[in-house]
Amino acid sequence: MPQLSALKKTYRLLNLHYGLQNWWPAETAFEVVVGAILTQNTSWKNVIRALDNLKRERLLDPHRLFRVPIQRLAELIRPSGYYRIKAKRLHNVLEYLITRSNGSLNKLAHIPLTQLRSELLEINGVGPETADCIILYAVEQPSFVVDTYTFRICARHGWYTPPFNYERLKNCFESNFPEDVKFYQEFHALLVRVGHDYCGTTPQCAGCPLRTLLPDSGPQSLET
DNA sequence: GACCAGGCACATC
DNA sequence: GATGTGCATGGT
Repeated sequence: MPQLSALKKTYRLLNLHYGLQNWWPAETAFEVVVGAILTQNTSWKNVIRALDNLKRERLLDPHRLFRVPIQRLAELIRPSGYYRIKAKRLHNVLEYLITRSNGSLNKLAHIPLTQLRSELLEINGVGPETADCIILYAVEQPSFVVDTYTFRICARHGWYTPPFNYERLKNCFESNFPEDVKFYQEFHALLVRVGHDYCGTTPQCAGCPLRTLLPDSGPQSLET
């Protein structure tokens, strides 16, 4: 199974190069949820500015944040970009969280994983990546997160043939490793790290810890 | 000033 | 079901 060894090597090389990531950087599970919405197509630095505004106003609490008018919410999260649409999306998530579990992320862990994911995907503004971020980092259940970097890295190494399909790529990872929350978190964080450092729209392969995995005899698909 | 950043929904064909 | 477009700030 070449796909298994490629992914295992990837994890080993990244872990060796970067070490333990302990991502996601948040003080509470709820902060993870807010960050997951704010980081949509946005650099993390801008997300921090928006989160700082919410912290300063002591609003990083589901019930308190839900009571904030959407227009005010938009002003507070403005530095993260797309602020009007993100304010609505955040409000939608808050409404779900409060009606479903009275604002408790711990309680969401008792919902079967596939059902929880379906419910999150029904929320307007929550797509597959945001749903998986919430499940993996806030609810701490094993749902692998695929993002732009994951796709770019896999496509560039010839492990995955475009076009991009989220569920297909997610399945490549989940079917090759045991369900393990901590491992999923670390692997995803490492892929983001190396993607950020070396796999932008113009890739910088020099110095990349994964450069030894570049195909020299044609692409090898991750899918069987 | 141009380009980019850890998406998503919606319109159109 | 594939493809295009709007959403918007801040860094390089």
